[in-house]
Amino acid sequence: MDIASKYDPASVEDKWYDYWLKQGYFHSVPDQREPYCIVIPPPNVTGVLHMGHMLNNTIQDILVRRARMLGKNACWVPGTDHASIATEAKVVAKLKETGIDKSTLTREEFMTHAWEWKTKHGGIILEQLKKLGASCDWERTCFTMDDSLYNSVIDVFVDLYHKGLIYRGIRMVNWDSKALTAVSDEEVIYKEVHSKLYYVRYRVEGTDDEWITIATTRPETILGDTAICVHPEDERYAHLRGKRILVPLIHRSIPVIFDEYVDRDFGTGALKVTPAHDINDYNLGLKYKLEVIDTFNPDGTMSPLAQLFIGEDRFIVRKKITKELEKHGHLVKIEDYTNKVGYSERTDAVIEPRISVQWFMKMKDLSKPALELVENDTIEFHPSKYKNMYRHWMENVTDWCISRQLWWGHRIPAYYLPGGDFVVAHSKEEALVLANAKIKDPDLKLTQEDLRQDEDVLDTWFSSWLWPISVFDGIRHPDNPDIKYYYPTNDLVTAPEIIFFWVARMIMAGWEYRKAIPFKNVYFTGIVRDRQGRKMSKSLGNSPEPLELINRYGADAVRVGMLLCSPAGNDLLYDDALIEQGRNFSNKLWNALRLVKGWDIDANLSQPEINKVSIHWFETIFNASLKNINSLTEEYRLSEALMAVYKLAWDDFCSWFLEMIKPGYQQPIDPDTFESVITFFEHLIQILHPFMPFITEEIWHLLRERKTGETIQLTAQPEPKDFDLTLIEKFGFAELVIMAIRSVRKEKNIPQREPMRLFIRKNNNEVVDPTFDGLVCKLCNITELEYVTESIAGSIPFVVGSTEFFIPLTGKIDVTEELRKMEEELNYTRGFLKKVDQKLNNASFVNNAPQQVVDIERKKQSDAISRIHVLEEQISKLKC
RNA sequence: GGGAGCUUAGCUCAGUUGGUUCAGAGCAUCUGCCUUACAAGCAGAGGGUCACAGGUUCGAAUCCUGUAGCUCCCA
Repeated sequence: MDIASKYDPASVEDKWYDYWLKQGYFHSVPDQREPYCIVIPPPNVTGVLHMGHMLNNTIQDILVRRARMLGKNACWVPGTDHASIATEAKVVAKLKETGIDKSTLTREEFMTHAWEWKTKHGGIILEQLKKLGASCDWERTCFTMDDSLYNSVIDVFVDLYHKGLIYRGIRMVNWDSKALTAVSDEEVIYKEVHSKLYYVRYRVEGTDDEWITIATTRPETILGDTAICVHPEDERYAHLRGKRILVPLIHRSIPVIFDEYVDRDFGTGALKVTPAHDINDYNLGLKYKLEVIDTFNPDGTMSPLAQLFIGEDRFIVRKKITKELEKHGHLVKIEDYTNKVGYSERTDAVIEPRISVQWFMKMKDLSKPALELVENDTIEFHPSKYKNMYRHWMENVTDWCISRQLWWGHRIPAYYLPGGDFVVAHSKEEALVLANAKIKDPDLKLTQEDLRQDEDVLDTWFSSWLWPISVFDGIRHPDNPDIKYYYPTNDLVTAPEIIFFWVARMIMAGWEYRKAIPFKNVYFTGIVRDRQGRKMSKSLGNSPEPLELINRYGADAVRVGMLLCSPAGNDLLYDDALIEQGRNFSNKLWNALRLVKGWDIDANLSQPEINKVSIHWFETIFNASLKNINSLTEEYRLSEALMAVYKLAWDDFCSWFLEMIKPGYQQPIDPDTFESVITFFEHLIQILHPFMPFITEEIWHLLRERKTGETIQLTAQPEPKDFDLTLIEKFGFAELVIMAIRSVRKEKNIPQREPMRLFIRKNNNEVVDPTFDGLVCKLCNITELEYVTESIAGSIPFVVGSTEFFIPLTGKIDVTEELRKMEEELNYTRGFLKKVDQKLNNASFVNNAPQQVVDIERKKQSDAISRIHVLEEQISKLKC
């Protein structure tokens, strides 16, 4: 067989992915087998594949492929979410480019454009996942605004409303003045910024020159001030009781209020109160029944109520009003100040606290069971440290603002009656019935035209939280075969950043609608960062283009590289070197294939004894490794599992085993050995397949003749068999001998092709075990191996354990050098013995430590003593 | 300000209820080798006071207390 000397991933990967799709291996339908299911964390339709997706989806693919090879009915459901704010922003921007302003369009017209955009761009990311090798069931691809998923959201809204869990309320919300919508608390990112603290003095009403000075970071809100608040015990301001204050520039008269809320040590101890623009001030406003003056428009410009700077942006006004205050003698001083400012996660606009009417969901009752399910490990987090974070949030949960002032999304199914009253219903028809029942006036009959549906849509997470259920249409049809078979799903792989946005809420929805958990395990991946530990971001330009990486190194290499260095929950510091390591590994496997397939088989050859030993040894180490790999995988320690497979393949299989059984140059191999090698190779790539799907499929097909329709991914994973640990230990000794001989060759500059002789002298009545002697001879080119009872003069000696070895090398022995090495060895061993003796002479140790531990120390002691004897003897012989 | 977590080799990380030569792995580094599977390789080697200071214990990377530094979450 002619096999290319370098592995070319590009052609191999496309070929096999097409084949897999054509054969429909990824498609799953319910059957008798045990299900294994993962729902993808739906990427955003506006997104393109980034490094985080690569890591996240590699992990999911590993889990799914492994489950498939364990005989489970594996189903990985792909899909995307509609990303209300981000998508609407993209569509608005796109329309603007073509000269269309959103405000000139009707809702229906806008939605047509939005759907067009989604159709064109929404699937990009899923196509990219295919390049990575993702074995998703593409026939099940879902979108959060597909009819069934859309209607599930509406059903849930109506249901929760009727259960009293959803309400409409006036609240201070986080307002995104760029997206012109409210966002939830979770969508606000607080960043530390360098700002200024402005000290501004307000004149006391009825005086010419009596002032009170406040400190504020936001002078532009002064125009909305409706009180000044000081601490009731603050003597500096006690005289102001009952007085009124004039707001600078607009001379509004406002009261002085006294409340313990004020921090006397901050600023001047006097606080300006702007109920419309600060949550704490709003609460004070409620308490003291203050006037609420909203001085901002939704887009962050000043409203007519501000009286000044109307229509100008809040940040420009901040500068202008400062000058104005200064001009009128109100500005006392400006200090540098560092504070935290909230930014919109989506648009990065500075969040403006704003009073508005929104829809909210009560979280308290839903959060209780959801917390319990994680606390008692019904749902397991990997790593478990995220339980702390989860608990903290769940115990302090606040109501969820679920309305967004947008068009792209699930429109809130609330219908307003002419009087302002409203009903919540699945459809306008149903709403009409409810509305007419509500007005209770037999003479008044409303028509559909009288009803006006709420203009707003729901938070995107209000659809994502149903994802594990709605992808199987389990909200609308709770008893359908799919939901009954696949739900609860098994594993969820996601980022810790969305533990509250998404994970917690899916658990709530699962419990509310199915009385069952949505998934059994949550695997939290880390964040992919660059070498300096910075987050990958477009603006920094520090993120490699994933598809380019795949083109350059191959998807397998990228998968391996990313995974090797990312234990669950730890950030990954990306470096091209990681991917190179993956590529080098691919190449190693490829070359092992070339070696094996290059051998001629001679059917008449019988199997040499050393091959039998080698095969027995590899079988043993294989089973030991497999057991370890399986338990690591089951503990979700995937990077460690991969490292274990990597070492099994590279070190044990390639470096040791293949060298052990390799026939001489241009010599044929016996058929039994060959068969074993092929079988081992097969088993190896089966274990490796979930991590490296492409190259393993390619090698699998080249190892033996396969029929059309066959694939490695549907073969059963090898099962670990019992193994003989003592054989591994025995080989450990042989390994030390081999390494020692190699060192001798290296030091004495004796090339491998030059044969050597080896004499062995056992001490302390050690039993001779020749199991690996043949292999030692083969691997070290020893032509004569003999057990002796006396030292061999004129030879290089070395000691392993307390066994002496002699390599006769006339004329090449440097006695002083050999002596130096022996003495160094002797010193070390004496020091070691001293420590062990100390331990054993300590009565408390011997009395308190477990017998087993003491025995180990005794063994160490006697081994050291005999080794010292051997070394001393060798030294005295070398000296004479 | 409140809470959680982390600190082990140059880098990224393992280290299960304290106890085998327990101080580890991979990468990187260094030294030999173009030995017909593989230089994207082979064979070797060096490298750590386990953040610091105390304490408990026969015994501490591991448990306790404090200190310093870093990270994340919440306000």
